[in-house]
Amino acid sequence: MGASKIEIYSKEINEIAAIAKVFAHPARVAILQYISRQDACICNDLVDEIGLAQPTISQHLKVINDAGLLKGSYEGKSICYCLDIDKFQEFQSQFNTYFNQTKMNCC
Amino acid sequence: MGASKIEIYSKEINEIAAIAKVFAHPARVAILQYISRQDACICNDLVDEIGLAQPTISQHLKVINDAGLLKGSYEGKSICYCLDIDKFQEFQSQFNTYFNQTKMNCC
DNA sequence: TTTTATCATCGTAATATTGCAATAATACAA
DNA sequence: TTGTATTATTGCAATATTACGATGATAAAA
Repeated sequence: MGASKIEIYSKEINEIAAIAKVFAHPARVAILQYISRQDACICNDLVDEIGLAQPTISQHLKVINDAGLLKGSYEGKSICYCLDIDKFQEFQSQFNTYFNQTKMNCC
Repeated sequence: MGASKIEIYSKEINEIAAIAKVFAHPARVAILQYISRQDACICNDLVDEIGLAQPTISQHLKVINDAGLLKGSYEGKSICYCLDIDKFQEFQSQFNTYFNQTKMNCC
């Protein structure tokens, strides 16, 4: 036990849960918000901005990246992280589809 | 360590993360979807429907309920769970606000 | 090449989550 | 009251997540 039995759910449901998981930690919500606020891309101001250690930020960035939400590119010594707006938009749409489908009548 | 340092984030950010957490497990996504699909409310067909043990379903229901998404009412021996559409709608709006705010220009 | 800066990865400790069996609590029926 | 059905709670084991120090990898600068 302890592990989610993801095999018993439909693909759609697992997808929604996977997307939600990305936003289910305040550090990741904050990272995404901060990245988007910069007109130019950012690097590890995140460590200063958010107040977590560099490996922790890096770990959260990996989760966000694995979800497909980041485009990174080297810019000198530092990496320029950048939100993948298309993917972000796609997540928003998938969420809204689920919400709208679920918002049916009850009682 | 191991616990999220929620005290270092703003109220808004923690709220988004808390909402996302409700949807961050496929069982809960499935439960919400199933509840909404019934025109009358449901009880513990969820156990049969979803395929998890009754205590596990009950536990997930508690998470959903603590978030304010359920209205329960007794109906004979069983409890008639029912989606709180207003709260659900509110969550959707909060999510969309966050998404829209974050969808600013980058690169 | 050596140094410096930036970021990723590894290892580990602390905590949280998931899942279930056993049991308690609740509501109704007999 | 006793029995039955339904749901909640408790206790525990397995696994996942979060966080950080130490270390490694990479790129530019000296």
